[in-house]
Amino acid sequence: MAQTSPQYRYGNRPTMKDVAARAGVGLKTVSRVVNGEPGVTPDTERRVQDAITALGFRRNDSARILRKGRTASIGLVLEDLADPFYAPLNRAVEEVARAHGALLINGSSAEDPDRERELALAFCARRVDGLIVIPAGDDHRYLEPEIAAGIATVFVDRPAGRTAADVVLSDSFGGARDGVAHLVAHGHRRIGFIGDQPHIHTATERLRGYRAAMRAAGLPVEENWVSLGPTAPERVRAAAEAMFSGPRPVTALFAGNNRVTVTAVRVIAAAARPVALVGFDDFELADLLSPGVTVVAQDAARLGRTAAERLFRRLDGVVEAPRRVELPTRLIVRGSGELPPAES
Amino acid sequence: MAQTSPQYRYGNRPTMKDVAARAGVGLKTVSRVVNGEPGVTPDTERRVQDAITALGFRRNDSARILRKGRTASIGLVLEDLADPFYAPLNRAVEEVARAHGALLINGSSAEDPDRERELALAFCARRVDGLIVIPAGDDHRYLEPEIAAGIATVFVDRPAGRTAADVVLSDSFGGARDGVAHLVAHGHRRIGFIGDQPHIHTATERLRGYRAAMRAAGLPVEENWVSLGPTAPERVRAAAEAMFSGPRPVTALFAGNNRVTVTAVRVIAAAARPVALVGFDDFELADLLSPGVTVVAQDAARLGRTAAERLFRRLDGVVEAPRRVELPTRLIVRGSGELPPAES
DNA sequence: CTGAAAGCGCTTACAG
DNA sequence: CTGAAAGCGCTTACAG
Repeated sequence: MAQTSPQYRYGNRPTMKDVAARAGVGLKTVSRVVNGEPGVTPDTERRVQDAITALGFRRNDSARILRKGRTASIGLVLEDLADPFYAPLNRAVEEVARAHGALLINGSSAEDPDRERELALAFCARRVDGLIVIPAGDDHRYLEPEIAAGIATVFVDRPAGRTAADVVLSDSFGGARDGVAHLVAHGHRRIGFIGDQPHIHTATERLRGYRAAMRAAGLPVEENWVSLGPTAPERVRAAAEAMFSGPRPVTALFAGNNRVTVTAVRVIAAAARPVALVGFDDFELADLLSPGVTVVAQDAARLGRTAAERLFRRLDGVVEAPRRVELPTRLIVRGSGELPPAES
Repeated sequence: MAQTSPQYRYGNRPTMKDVAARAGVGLKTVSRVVNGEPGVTPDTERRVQDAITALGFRRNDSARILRKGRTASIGLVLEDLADPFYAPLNRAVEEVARAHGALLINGSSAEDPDRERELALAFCARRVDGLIVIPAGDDHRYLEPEIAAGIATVFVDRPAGRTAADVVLSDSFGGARDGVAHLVAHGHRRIGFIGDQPHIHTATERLRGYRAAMRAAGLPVEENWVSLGPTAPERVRAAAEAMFSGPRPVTALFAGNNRVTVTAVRVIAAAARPVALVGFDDFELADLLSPGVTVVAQDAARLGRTAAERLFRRLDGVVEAPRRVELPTRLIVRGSGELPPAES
């Protein structure tokens, strides 16, 4: 059945013109049949359908789009398509897009502002109707001409930089504050914080929540109890080991995100003394570890759904000022965050 | 800075014509500048650039594509954008596409053949240059006209149905056989198998591998030791509990995929007797559970990379017969698969 | 009920 | 070095 031949390649696909010629009708009649518009005799319609089947015609939506204006597609720039945290967000955006008859173009910024920009503008050049961006950079003025030209844009998970726009976030500050307060409530006074790089908004918000909880409890924060930086395992491991040793080791750790938590679990498992742990972000199997890992959970799917719904509201013509939506987090108690402070 | 006004929306974006008018040059000159073609005076070029900036012009790639033929985009139909197993595959495909200057459109079939078809054909209507499909259905003849018309197509993770096409797979049969043989080598004689639904190719291949290993060891397979079906936790739980009880309970279990493994771990943790476990597919934190979970690992990223590279080879004009590539799996020993049979 | 003409925003092929 | 005309494959607006 492999009827592929080099000369019958892209470019000589049958067009409506070909169908019209074969069916012996006008171009517009073919268009009517293809689009299910009324006003075509059953007999004419059949002739056109036959020609379509015989030729293997499929409407070129790119051409259609050029004429119609709307592309029925949206672009999603996320950090990493392979990151399990963003996967449900990705899927949620897809589902909303699908419900609105739109296709999804997506790509990974790899936490590189230039790559984020490149992707977002490539999507704009394809004239996506809307754009959802998980910011890597902190200056999004480059999107202002696009937004002004009508490409609806929503930022998610992190705020937009230097521009007014819709934003959907989790309450990083409140979540971290509550998580740290939980450790304090279980008797800890020396609590460490390991988070992502300081230029990432969620990292500094969570750190702010940590400091707020410590302050509220009247606890000091020693300099070496806080470490922000890349979430590569080596870096996190070194930071954790430093906090767990020395004259005044921490008895508990707050992990600023998923990747930090996972490495923290490994380091704690190998540590001389037990260390209590609360992590930001839930992850699969957190309940199966021993002890189960207590986490501050965000709802990534809801983040995606909310952002996409906001986007389509704009596409449906709702005009209102940019809004900032903050979704609550949830503390899930599983054991690691309820360990008492170890004797030092 | 929110200069968005309802009348200045999509449709009245500046075009090359507008730029040409403002710069006082011809259309083609603008095209030359935008595309970096030679033969433009520095002075003319500057005038055009100024007009572009002033107007906020961005080339409409949809129009460009219509004229040029190639869209520089590929479509990926996978099962679920939120599935952690496919996330690295997704990312790997993206990276290869990016290296070739192509954008990625993707979507989830949700294991529904109709939805797979709908997505794949929608991508074809957008005239993607190529298509990568993780099949949900088992009849892909619907793609033959598209393939014949020049849309390069590669199937990955599962074979195409009823049509000749490029396919990239993991060695499900061999992997399962080796995993079960590993359990046999550790003294097990009563081994259960829980897998995905029987219409899914990888599920039956893995079952075939299980049977082959049992046969090679001269071991019988009792009827209730095998269970194929949806991987929903309730179903897997019921199947596992049935195998773990009764007069001749299994002492070991082979889990046909990720989702089955995770549920199996939970059921085993709560079981009266220890049950050895080997799972198909690796997963994060498998080594942190106690015991660590021994798995047959596939390289999902390599699966995606291989498929995408094959696709772009075709797009680069290489003409050859459809090929089936089978990637090896790797047994990762972590503890759960080395438990001895429990006394019954 | 049907179709010819114009146009969406670009690029191609050609002429000056 | 520069640009006018034709065309990519559709849809829109209009006429018969």
